[in-house]
Amino acid sequence: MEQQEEVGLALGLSLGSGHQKQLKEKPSPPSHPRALLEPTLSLSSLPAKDGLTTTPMRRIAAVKRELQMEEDDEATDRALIYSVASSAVVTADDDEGCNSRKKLRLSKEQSVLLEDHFKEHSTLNPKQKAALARQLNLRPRQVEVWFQNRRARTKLKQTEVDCELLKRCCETLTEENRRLHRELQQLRALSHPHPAAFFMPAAAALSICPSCERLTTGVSAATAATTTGADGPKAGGPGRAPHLFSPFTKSAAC
DNA sequence: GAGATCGACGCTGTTACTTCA
DNA sequence: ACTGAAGTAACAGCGTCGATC
Repeated sequence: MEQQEEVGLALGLSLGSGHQKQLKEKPSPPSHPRALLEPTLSLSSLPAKDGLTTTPMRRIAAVKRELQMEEDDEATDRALIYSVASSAVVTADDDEGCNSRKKLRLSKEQSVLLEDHFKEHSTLNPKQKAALARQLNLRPRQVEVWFQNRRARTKLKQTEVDCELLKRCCETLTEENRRLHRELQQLRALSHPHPAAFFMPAAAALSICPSCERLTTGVSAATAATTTGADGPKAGGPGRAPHLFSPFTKSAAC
């Protein structure tokens, strides 16, 4: 049940994820006083996460964005102090120069609240994000990341469900295919007495019964015809029209 | 009006860290 | 105590969209 809700969310997300959000909320213009800080941002001062090379522009953008969001959140200090909720493990880069990424573990309460919000909306506008961050005593960026990861997990789960469904569908079809092959072989065996039938193209000799939608051959049709007094085998050789199943008459198999 | 640029945002894939069996 | 797997926070890179020039 809960999973079904997630499925719905996931579908809604994949269809509706977008940028309507941007229409509602526009961030403050770059002329914001915070922009004055920009020249002071030296690349070397920006943390190169994971010890990997990071595009300088990206890093600048990330920091700018962070600062901007903190401004929205009226919690500018935290952006630089880099500390988080009292209930969570502090992730601060207190040990300067250490490239290792430290990770907090969200508290149960934080996770529950985030989940609750996610159930309502799988995406957040900047205001919601800021409010939620304030409420959880987290940085807006953390809330953003949590939602991003949560969406990814939802999608992954949905993919797994879909995959399982397709697998079962495939198994069913394979089984049906086997059954049809067996049926075909049986029918071919029945028509074997006529050597010419061996050379008869299957497509011409076989037909689908419209009533039961089963594969059938001229043999059964002929049998039916014989029993009903219609044209018998003598009316035509094997593989010829009188032997073929008539789609408008019920086969003997039915 | 068309095209270029920019900023914001979401998605995907990856990494690093934590927890647990 | 050690280890591998699973879970997940954090991040990089990319694509897209709307706004602006």
